Amino acid sequence: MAARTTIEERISQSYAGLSDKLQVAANYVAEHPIDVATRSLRSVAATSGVSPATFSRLARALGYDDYEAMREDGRAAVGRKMVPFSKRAQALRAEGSGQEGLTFLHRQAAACMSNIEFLDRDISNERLEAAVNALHQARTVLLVGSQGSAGFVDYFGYLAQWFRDGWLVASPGGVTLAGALARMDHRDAIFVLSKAPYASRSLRVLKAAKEKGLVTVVITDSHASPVLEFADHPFVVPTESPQFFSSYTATLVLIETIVSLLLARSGPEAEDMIREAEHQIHRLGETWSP
Amino acid sequence: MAARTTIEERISQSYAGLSDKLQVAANYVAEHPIDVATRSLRSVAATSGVSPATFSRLARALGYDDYEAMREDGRAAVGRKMVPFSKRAQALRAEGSGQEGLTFLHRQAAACMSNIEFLDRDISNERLEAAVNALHQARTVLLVGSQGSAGFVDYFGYLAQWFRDGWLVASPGGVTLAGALARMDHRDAIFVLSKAPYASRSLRVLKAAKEKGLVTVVITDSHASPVLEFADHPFVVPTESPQFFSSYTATLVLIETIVSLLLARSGPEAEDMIREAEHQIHRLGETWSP
DNA sequence: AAAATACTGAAACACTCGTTTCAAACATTG
DNA sequence: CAATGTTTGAAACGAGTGTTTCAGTATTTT
Repeated sequence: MAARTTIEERISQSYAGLSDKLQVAANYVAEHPIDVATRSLRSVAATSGVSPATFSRLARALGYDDYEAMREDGRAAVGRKMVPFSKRAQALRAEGSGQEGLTFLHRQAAACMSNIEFLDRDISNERLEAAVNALHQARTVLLVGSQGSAGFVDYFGYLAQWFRDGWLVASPGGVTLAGALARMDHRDAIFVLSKAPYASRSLRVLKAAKEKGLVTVVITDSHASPVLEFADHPFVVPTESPQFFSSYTATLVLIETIVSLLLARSGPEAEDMIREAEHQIHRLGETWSP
Repeated sequence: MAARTTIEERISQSYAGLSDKLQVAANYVAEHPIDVATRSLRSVAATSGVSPATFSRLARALGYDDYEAMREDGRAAVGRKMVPFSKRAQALRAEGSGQEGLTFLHRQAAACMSNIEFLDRDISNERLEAAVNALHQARTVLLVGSQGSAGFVDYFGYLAQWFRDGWLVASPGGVTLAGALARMDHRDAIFVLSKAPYASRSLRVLKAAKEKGLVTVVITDSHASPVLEFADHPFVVPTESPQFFSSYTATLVLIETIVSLLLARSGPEAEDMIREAEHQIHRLGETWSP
């Protein structure tokens, strides 16, 4: 069987080599796949503002024999995409019993979605709000994560840095823990992300912080986790995975949600700040585009 | 907006009053809504074995002005069934901050699951296998990610380090890019994670790597991304989020899947290696065990 | 059983479709 | 700055579209 190629994939492959108008047309195709599968070339051309000829040429530029061949791919994609959620439940059940025909990606995806579903169900509104308030009101927040968790703590810090001062990431290359902790007290908070195998460093820092009266927010992966003992705001996150190493996906969802809640509390000017900053970076980045 | 009437509803209402052939045609329409929305009347007629005239009459019998009017309803139905979350997310983005907390988590969870689903559906197995093979066979692999992507690249490198030699993370605190790149050639590979706003550093490194003949594996967030031009193995990952900053969840699923595929290729001794290493960490006191 | 009525598909129709040609506008090169 | 090659949309073209007519068939009514 020939390899399946979606329109999106083909666009991605040849986008850089396309001319101006062909890129405009490709954008439209990528953003309105239903219209392409469904409407006539001429009406797509009319609503997108590009001439019919260009769309005809686009199909050829993407390696199709025909515009019709491209549309046929679109039809197939629509057919595939129309039965999503019933299939998901099916996949999750299949994973429980036997998992022969499923690909790695499929199994991983199913497991992650299941984790996210449990996360959404098991974490109460009050708990989440309380933790977010604690972080929001803290003068400074120390972010701690070792080994596999380090990258996610970095990401948390990266996001927070856009709209908050006083967040420190305690990474190997970052601030020294002892020094930072020495100047902190009950007005400050500490956020610890710790998963099995639990790094002793994180545990020691958390314990010290707790003894100094900091507010502690903790994400971990098990009810038996040693860090829970020192957590004012504990979150136990599901990490099931078909592989032997655990998945951080649900953790990431929780972190992203916490960030958006913090952002909501920071008011609209925080969003503006970020938009502006991103826009600036974007404009600089565009100068390197071919 | 006017009251919604789906084709299916209209068919069930007037089915009894339809003639033999019209019922056959109606059956086909009910069972193949995508074909109706997507293909021409004549081709639908041909594959269903009913004459074109009958379908024209069916539309009228169901109360439509036109066959085209019926098809328009079909298009709308397909559109509704295909984009369940992105539309909802869009709507939620507009509304102000009322009920926060749980709804935030719920929305984020929903969007992430949707993203993962799209990821699973849109990435073909062949493509994924090809990329994994490239990474597996490479002598060394350079991992590059800036800004928000840095943490995830770290995580990738952290996981790989357990069962592979020669993976370098090009982080600020890691190896210097120029130095690493100088000793690399076509036997090596580079992995770049780059999302909007695309860091110029990643683009420059990727371009240089491509020119030196390295195999390039790229994950990005849009078909218009400038990094795609230099990608031997490109992956465009959905990043929809109810918040204004994009979500890395689907990206993480893809990375974790790649790791597990690499692990599968490394054979069972790789898993043993990890178990042993973990055990060593325990004994060194770097971790705490219950 | 005959007449009236309803149903159906082949064929003809006007129209729209996707493609191709061509000349103008544009960018690139020497 | 001219020469060259690209890119683009308007227009022309034939193929294919949806509709309607019409004659033949089936069904119902008288």
